Amino acid sequence: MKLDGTQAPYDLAVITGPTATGKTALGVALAKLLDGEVVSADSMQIYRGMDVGTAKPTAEEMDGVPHHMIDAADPDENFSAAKYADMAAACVDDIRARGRFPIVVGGTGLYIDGLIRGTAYAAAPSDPALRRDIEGEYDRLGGAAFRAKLAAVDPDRAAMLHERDKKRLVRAWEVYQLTGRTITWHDEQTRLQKPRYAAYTVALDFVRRQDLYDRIDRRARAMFDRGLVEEVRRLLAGGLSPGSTAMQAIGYKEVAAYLAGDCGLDEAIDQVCRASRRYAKRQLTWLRSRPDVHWLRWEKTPDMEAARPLSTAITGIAP
RNA sequence: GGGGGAAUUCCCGAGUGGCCAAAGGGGACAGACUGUAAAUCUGCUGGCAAUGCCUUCGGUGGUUCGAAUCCACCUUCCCCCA
Repeated sequence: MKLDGTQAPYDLAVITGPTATGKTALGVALAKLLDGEVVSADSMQIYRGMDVGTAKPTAEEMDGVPHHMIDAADPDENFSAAKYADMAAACVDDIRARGRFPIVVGGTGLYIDGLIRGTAYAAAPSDPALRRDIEGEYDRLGGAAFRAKLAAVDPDRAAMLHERDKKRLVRAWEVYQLTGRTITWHDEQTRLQKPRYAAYTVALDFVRRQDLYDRIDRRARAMFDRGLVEEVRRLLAGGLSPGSTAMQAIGYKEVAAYLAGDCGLDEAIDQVCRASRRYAKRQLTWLRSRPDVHWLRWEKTPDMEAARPLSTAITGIAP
């Protein structure tokens, strides 16, 4: 069926959920029913050359459905949630302008949030030199004292951060230095505005946690059979820094450690499985706190027949 | 057959008479999250009607006011000599 974007009750659909729950397949199935296009919301599939370890959809899996925000950045690029939100919003707007329906598919909750809500990010990209200075100060002062310092200008933010949460404490101070406004102030700007898009959000999961974990383990192991080690070797040989954001990806950092001789292959495989399970757990925690999420829990395995009732729910029209 | 060593809470592993429901680590579970987010950070982990009570440190029985800690026997595992 053809869905005119201007008539639909929703601006777009979101298919999210923890890793290995069938988001990609369901996204494609839904796109076919709604004459849609997929906008990926995945912080690692965005990087070129990282295919096996990110379970990036193949041309076959995409099955003719256009996908955006995949291979949109180089692995050595300093990507961010703010950049994503800007770029993805442009994709969504373009898709809608062409009369097609955008389907956001991915597991990076923060990216999805930024896109849908139109987060008012501080107009202050991180400045590497300043960042280093602030980090140095955090280390010198110690977490408690640094947090106290932040509390003097942004008590709300300081109150919600643990003194050991260096990353957020440093960023909060950085935003204040760069913009003269607190990160709490920026938060409020976001809260005051209405969301950028009306989204119908579906979160995928399994009825039983163990089924999810079994699937994750199987998929992680399969990545090694498909050449994950070679892929990491290639990226590293191409000059990608082991400290880059891209190399923090699950599957990549563990294999990099193996290639550096820090652990055996079997150990690396186990680590990848475990890290993936924990990641899934964190994704679930994130999703559970979101309002307006329609959960779809698989009894045993993902079933693409689910796309049909879903498209009805989204359009209000039987397909 | 003889000699020596070990058995601890989900796992590894401290603990050698009271301060032990038992260090520490792992895992699991739970939470947070506004420009690194597949990242980062936090909490929790015997049970309960819970400022206390009950069950737990291979098993059984002792010693003692009191035992995971001492003794005896039993079971299993490991090492050495045959």
